[in-house]
Amino acid sequence: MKSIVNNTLSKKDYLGHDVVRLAQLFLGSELHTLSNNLHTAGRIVEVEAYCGAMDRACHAYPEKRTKRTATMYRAGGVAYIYLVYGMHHLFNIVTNTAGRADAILVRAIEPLVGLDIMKQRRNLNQNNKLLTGGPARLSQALGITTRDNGTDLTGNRIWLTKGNYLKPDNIVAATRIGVDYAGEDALLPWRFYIKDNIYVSK
DNA sequence: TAGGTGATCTTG
DNA sequence: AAGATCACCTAT
Repeated sequence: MKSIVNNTLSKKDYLGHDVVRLAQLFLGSELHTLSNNLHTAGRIVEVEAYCGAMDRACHAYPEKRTKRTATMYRAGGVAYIYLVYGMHHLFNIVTNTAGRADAILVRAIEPLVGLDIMKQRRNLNQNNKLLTGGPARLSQALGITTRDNGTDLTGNRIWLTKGNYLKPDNIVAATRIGVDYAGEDALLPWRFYIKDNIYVSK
């Protein structure tokens, strides 16, 4: 747990003006939740960067302020969670200083803690990529919903811990999934994943 | 490959 | 006020 391991990320670890670079640093980190007093966690293996100022794929482009995007404009270190297709809860890490809307979508984790709880929440009896490979799947496995939108990631409900250093050779850059509406920005290589990890979506 | 599902944003 | 859209998943 957090208090024992004592390598929980602090506010400064979430802050940066280059969300594309930051996204890669979160690969290998552990994402933990405590939901209904149940502890679950997984290692982040796939992420995507979104930038409100210059990226058509971002909900907050071009610096658009709506009720939904308000969370992204907060100072880094909070969760941005939204519902898509009427049923899927997607978890993002807000990363810039207040007033700049950047976020990192976590697309896949490798299960580490609370496997039985995750299986139960996902209604599965196998540990394979269907358990936590995919942004909506991992949210469901970790018990994350839009209720948690705005949650402080240095608290004790959702938190991250440092990962081991990853060699650049083990990080793959690719185009983001499901952002065809973004025109040319859909071609940006802002999706990153750990090479050969079986939980990576797609 | 098609259909489900409802919040969000635009008037497409 | 209504309609289009959607950072996806599951079962055919």
